[in-house]
Amino acid sequence: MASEREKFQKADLTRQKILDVSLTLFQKQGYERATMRAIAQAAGLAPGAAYYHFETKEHIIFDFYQRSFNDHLPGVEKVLSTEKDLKRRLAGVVRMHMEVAKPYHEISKVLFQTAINPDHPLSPFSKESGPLREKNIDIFRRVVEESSTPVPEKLRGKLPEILWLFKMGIILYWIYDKSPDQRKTFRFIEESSALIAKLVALSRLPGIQGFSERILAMFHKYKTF
Amino acid sequence: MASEREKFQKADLTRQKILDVSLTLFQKQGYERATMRAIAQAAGLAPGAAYYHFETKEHIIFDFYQRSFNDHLPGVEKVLSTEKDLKRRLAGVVRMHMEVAKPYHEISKVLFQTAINPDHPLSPFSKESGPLREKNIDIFRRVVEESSTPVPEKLRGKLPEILWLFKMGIILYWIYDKSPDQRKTFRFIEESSALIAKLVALSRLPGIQGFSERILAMFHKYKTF
DNA sequence: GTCTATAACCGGATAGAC
DNA sequence: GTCTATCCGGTTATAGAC
Repeated sequence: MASEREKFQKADLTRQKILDVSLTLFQKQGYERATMRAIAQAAGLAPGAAYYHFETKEHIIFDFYQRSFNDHLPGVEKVLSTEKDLKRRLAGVVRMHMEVAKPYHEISKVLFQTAINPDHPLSPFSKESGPLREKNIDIFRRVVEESSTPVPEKLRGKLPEILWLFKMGIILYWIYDKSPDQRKTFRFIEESSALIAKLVALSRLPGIQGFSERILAMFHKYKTF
Repeated sequence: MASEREKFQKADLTRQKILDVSLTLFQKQGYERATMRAIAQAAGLAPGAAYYHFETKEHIIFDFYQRSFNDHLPGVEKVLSTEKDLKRRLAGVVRMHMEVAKPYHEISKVLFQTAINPDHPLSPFSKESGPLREKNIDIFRRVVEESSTPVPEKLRGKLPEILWLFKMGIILYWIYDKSPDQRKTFRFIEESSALIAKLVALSRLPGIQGFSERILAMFHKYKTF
């Protein structure tokens, strides 16, 4: 049993090692120029052995993605426990994710090249991504439910999914953001979150209610996840 | 001179031939399984020769993209000359593009894998794509300017760019659309165009004007093209 | 059952002759 | 403009060590 545990640990350590050297090589040379042969060698492995731990080169990147999700959870908890205002809760959780993802900004461009293909398992809308997507949506469920901002009953159910889609949009913007340290993205998160919170608050007004429900109906009708 | 013209024509014909067999092979086997060797052979060429005509395999797809833009222009002219209502003009020109792009739906997934990378010349936001992007925005300029729907002065200038971005969003949706013949996308175009036209019309109302200007300012501040 | 090494395959891309 | 030969890097098959 002890040996099993040791072996398990060893595989885990090797995996970690590959991840570490990959990140270094990707950041030093870019994704394409960092060959699997070089990664394996830097990790002290034969090329083929690396494939025992990662199905494909792209799967290495996917691990960064999951890692960044896990890494941002403590920040999320902090935001959700201290902020009550919808705008601040929304902006807070989204900002938190972008902050931990900073080291992966360059690499993310490549990840998204893969993820944008709807047929690929790594697509955020794919079946395989379902569990991670649900965990993400759950965060927005908490953003909405425990918020001090009153949310109209009709909006309550769908809002978390809409906010998740909003975050997907932010990530897309972030990918394209060429400003230093992606500062534009962070300002954009603040302003657009404020706008969304305001729209949510106003959605009950008689003149606007019709629109609100129309958009909600469209969202339900055309969403593909 | 005659021989030069002949050679020009020959190159042109060869290029066309490659394009034709590629489309067939892509549709029959998918992009990845259609190897350059197979494409070259089907076109009656050696593998290396194909690379004289196309820089990379992906560049073959880019030609479909440009072709679909050119192919949809007649339809655009028709829409712009017959429709006056903003909703119908907007929905019309967008629908037209999606209709001519139908044969390329599968292939487009691969094209977008490349185009989504902001550093890639094929990205719709890149410098290299500038001319094609401008041509596209010009279409929306005409959609707005000759429309019977009154457009507030403050909105007039930026609206074409906003509508172009709207079309980018539709294309993204289209890529993910798994419904038969992408029917969902076409319905979505109608409904969202109607919504946009309504919002434009309402944007002058005192209560809404503030929001309208706020969104406009955000667009100007955060747009990256 | 867990892990690693060697050798080979495959397909995109290039060099250089004609 | 086209060919042949070759490179290069992701990936796989296989065998076997621990």
